[in-house]
Amino acid sequence: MQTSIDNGEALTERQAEVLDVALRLLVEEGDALTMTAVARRASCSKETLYKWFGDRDGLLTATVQWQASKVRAGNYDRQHLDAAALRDSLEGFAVNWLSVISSSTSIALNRVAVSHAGSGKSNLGSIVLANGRFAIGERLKPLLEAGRAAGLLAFDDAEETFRSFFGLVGRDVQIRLLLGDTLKLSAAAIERDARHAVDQFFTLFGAANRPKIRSL
Amino acid sequence: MQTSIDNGEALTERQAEVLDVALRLLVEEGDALTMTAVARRASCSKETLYKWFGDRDGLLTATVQWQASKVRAGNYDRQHLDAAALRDSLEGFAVNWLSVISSSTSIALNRVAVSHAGSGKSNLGSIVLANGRFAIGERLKPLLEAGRAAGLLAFDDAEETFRSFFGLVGRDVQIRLLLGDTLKLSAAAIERDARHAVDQFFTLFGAANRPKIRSL
DNA sequence: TCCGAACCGTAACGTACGGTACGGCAGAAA
DNA sequence: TTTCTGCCGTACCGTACGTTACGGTTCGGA
Repeated sequence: MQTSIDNGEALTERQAEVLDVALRLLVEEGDALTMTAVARRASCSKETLYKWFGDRDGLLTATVQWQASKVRAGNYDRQHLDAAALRDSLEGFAVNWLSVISSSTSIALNRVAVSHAGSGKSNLGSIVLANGRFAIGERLKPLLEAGRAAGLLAFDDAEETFRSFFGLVGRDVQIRLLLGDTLKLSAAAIERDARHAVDQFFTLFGAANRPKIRSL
Repeated sequence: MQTSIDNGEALTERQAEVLDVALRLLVEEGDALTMTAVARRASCSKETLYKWFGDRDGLLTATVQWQASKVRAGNYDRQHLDAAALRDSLEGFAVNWLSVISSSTSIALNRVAVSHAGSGKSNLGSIVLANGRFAIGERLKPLLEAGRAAGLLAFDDAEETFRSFFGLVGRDVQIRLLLGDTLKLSAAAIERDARHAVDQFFTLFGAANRPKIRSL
């Protein structure tokens, strides 16, 4: 688990350029991306590709990590946490997550990662998981715990609570998109769905609604 | 959408046998399954494979539909619906769904469908979607509406309500499994998670908790 | 100015696999 | 018994693509 969440590999500018090309090609062609196509589009030689990235899997891995390094968002750690701030932060998470999983980039990356996870060809699956599902979990859990400390939320297990949040927000969106369903999510729809999911989350875990007294 | 939910193609016994082999091979090898391997394992000639299924995509499509035809569960349409019966039915759905998505067969099938949805190579994605996510939705919505009619549930839109149910039950399970996470779900864990999800669902949509009066 | 490293473009190699062709066999029909 | 049909086993073909090799160019440093 948690496979290389940090890719401090010191890419040169040219290498990043090549990876951007690979990323774009991955979105366009999916796993049908060929080394020749990358080389041609990036105006570099295949020899260079192999020298830099080892083999096709290496290129794909570097591409996925490159994308992951670009979307690393800041952790929501504010000092003053009241009900409104908590709600805002949760909605921010929800909006961000829905935007990510409905982006063509995320869809393409998850598709190749899923494929490779099936063939055991590489650990792309672990990487995507570490930078997606698990990364957002680790970033959200401190907020949940802060909410609990502030008496705004009531729950036992932060991990389980996050998983419920994850389900309320994501619902069937990701699997439908991965399977090719043409599901249009406008910014307004994302905003609305996020708000709705957070409403539901507060209904389930808000301390005001269910002032849970736990025996200890 | 709803691509061929019925596959009344009248398969001979031998053909079904071959598809079972293909299914097993798909679970073992993923999309790396080759026509030669299927032919060898099934003790049939490639010529026969091509005569029966056209091409590789045809074989894959037939395999997916064959599996779908095997898991078609009965619709839960009971006459007498009280709170306990509704809860039982919902838990039944949840247990069933969690069991399906955590089975190696479903994981393998979804993986190849996701891959193919990326390359536009076939409509496997639509087929899986129609027989998975949408099939269960169509089977569950009547139950939800019966629950509403019986005054046990309160909601506006059955589709949206189902999507929330879907999220509460599935959470991050499917995407994690598809990405290769080693997530063991014992029968007991499924039972527990299903019950928990249904609890949450009733908190959100139970008519007793929120006797919603709607202006009409 | 010369050298070497890095890199581009392209050609070439090897292989894996989808798809086809063909010979042989078994069983049903006549 | 003959014949026809359906199928098995296998050899074969064409192609696509990962990977390697190589000649030519640019550029920074001695």
